Amino acid sequence: MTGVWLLHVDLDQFFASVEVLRRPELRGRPVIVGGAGDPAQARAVVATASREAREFGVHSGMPIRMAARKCPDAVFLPMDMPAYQRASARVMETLRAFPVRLEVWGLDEAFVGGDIDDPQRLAADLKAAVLDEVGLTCAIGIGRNKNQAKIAARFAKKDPSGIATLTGETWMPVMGGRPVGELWGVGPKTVKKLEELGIETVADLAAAGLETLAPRFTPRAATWLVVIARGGGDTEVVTEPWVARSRSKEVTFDRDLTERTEIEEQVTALARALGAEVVAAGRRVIRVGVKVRTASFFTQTREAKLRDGPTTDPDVIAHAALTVLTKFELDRPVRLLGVRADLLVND
DNA sequence: TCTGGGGTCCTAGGACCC
DNA sequence: TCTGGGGTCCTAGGACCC
Repeated sequence: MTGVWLLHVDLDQFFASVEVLRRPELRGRPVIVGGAGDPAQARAVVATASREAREFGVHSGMPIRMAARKCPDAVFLPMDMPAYQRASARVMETLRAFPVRLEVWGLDEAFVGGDIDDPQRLAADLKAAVLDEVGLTCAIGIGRNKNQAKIAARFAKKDPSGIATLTGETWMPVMGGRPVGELWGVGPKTVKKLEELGIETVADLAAAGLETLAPRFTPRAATWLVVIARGGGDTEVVTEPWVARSRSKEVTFDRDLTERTEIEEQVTALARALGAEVVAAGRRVIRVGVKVRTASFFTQTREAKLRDGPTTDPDVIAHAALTVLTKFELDRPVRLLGVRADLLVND
């Protein structure tokens, strides 16, 4: 089984694990990271729950207050992104020391690829190195492409070894009978549309002709769906660092905003903070967008290209955000405000 | 217990130009 | 006066992921 393999490395309960790492007294306890770290905080959700907290039914995306009811004895902690970034960098450095190609895929994930003789052995070595050098555990999925590796990593999470493999030979026996929603990139909306076409399982989708999918999907989307259902996927490992296309800041307020001046102040503050980060990252802004979510959860975005070209000036960004803000009615209580900057790529 | 924050990519319609 | 297509840019929203 030698040849080109892809491994998907997925760190376990990343934020919670990093917290435990620097506070060993938390080991073995349910740890819940999210929001301000206050179990009574409204309008905040769980970012990561430790394995112990998950046993109480707590999971990512759950409102913090519900988590607090399910697991009142948990340790609640606020997010500390700089700490997670540092831990992530150490993990990636550890992986990069192996003779493989590495594609960093977010803070807690990476693809490893190359001409690999024994992928299971490599996976075990990678896991051991990450544990020895950083103190974190991970699951590793092995496949012939990113799709297979990514899905295999899910099985790896449930396996005591923390390693699982999917290939062209095992894909359909393993995945064929499973619901299409288990595919990577197929969410609830797509599941519904496929159901309307009588397609429920991965095998159904793999066998579907493009003409079957045509009523609900563009040719491009249909083609891609069939490819992933058959276990196909991208094999390219991009080692160059990712260049962000955009950067944004948004905040959900504890209490809704009703005063226009208050809304303008908040948008200005978000835009300036965002501008400072963008400049610190050495990037230039070409477009500014604003997001408004009302108390009823109705969400709209408005945006505008900067007429005078790319900028690094926080004043220009803030002014642009306020101009975009005038495109909104703002006649309802505002729950969330966000500002997004699209960045000049290739500069 | 109402539903976070930070991203990416795709699509579709209208404007505008040739 | 009416009528083509094609191409690109811009904007808004949808869908998905972690």
